[in-house]
Amino acid sequence: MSQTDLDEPKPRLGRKRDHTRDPEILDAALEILAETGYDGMTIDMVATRAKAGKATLYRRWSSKAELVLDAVACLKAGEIDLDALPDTGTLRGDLVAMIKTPSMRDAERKLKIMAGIVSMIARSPEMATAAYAALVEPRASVNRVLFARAIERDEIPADSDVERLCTIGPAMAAYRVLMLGRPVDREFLEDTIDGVILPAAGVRPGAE
Amino acid sequence: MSQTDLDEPKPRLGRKRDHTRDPEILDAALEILAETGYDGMTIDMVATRAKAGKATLYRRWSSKAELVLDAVACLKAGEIDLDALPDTGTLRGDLVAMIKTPSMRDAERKLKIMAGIVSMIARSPEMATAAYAALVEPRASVNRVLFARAIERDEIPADSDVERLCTIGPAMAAYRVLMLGRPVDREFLEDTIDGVILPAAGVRPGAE
DNA sequence: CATATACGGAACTATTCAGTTCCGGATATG
DNA sequence: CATATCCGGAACTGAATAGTTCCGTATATG
Repeated sequence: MSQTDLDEPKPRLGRKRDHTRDPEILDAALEILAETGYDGMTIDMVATRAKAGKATLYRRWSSKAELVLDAVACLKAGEIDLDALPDTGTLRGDLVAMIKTPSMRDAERKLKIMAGIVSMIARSPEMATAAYAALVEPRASVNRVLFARAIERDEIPADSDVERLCTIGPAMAAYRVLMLGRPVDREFLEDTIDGVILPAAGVRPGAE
Repeated sequence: MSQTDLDEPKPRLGRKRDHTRDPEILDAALEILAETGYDGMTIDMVATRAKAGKATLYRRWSSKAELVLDAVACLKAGEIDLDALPDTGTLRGDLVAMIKTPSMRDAERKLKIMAGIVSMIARSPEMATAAYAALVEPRASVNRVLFARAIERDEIPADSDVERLCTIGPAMAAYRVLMLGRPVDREFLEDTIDGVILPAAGVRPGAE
């Protein structure tokens, strides 16, 4: 979705290309979204932050809603290669390795973006779909791989409810940021792994 | 906060009382909040829903923000008596008994109200405080009592991180409703108790 | 029955902001 | 150097809505 559309056989004369500013604009939109939420955000704010004109935004997106939808959808772009995940040999090792990953690093930002659009999700199915695909599903699929490996390794029971296990981490992190207003730091994440996720997975406390 | 202020020594002549309509209005505000979120909600909507005039609302609250703040704060009113919680003799029994409680019944409504104000929480410390006091803390304190009993009973280790255990249930429920858009039904709650909370608390699976 | 009081409802004002239009300037192409 | 194309910016329009004012009515009190 979005980005410099590479159709148009011959852009003959003129300036550089089409819509070169898209990334900056979408990024500005995400920043404002995280800071003030969907309703608090104005098109002027986004334009100013991206050092663009409001007209430029409307040349590319037909409405505020579409801009935000596109911005959220583009978060999915930097998706993780599921085949290149850390493989340490233990479930705990894999989970701990994940929290040092850059995609985890900006977890807090993503959660704030989520906070900015939750109220919209109930009203707009498109937004619900986009948010799910960009913010919820990628995280779950990473975890799915990790737990699947642990099952192959006989580290956890083969009949584990992987879907449930996958949601524990995201749920605890989201609650921490959105409801408690506390940071998702390394200590919290490790405590959650050792104190909640691994016990729920059936890994014995001492069994490293 | 709010409700019929009972000062004024002698309301001599006139109608019945002061601000009799407060409860209906606050309730209407909460309904609209849950349905459309803070920004989607208009004062006219609330007035209409409560069959009141807009002027009546502004006679009592000086702004939309104060009305919502008061409405959220009043949720705390129907707080639970911590000494009258179900006491079944086991942690699992207590937790399961809690999900049949009326205060748990409207958990989903409360979560939707929360969704309606999350984006505000970041912008307004007052709202953050009110939401915490009305929606987060009451639930946590119920759980605290249950886990404290389990420790007294030697059912779970005395050095358990009760604060962490208290947040698991609310976190899983919030994620379920707000992010996944799925219902918090009895099955989900029981699965969460058996599959996440009890293992995290260190209760052995079979040990009923 | 008389009256002070609060309420419901409608009409009004002011502001904010989504979306539009227009123009001067930058820039790559030929 | 000429020109087609896109961009930034500012000015504008229109709709929605927060907040205000006013009035007719219902009602409890005396």
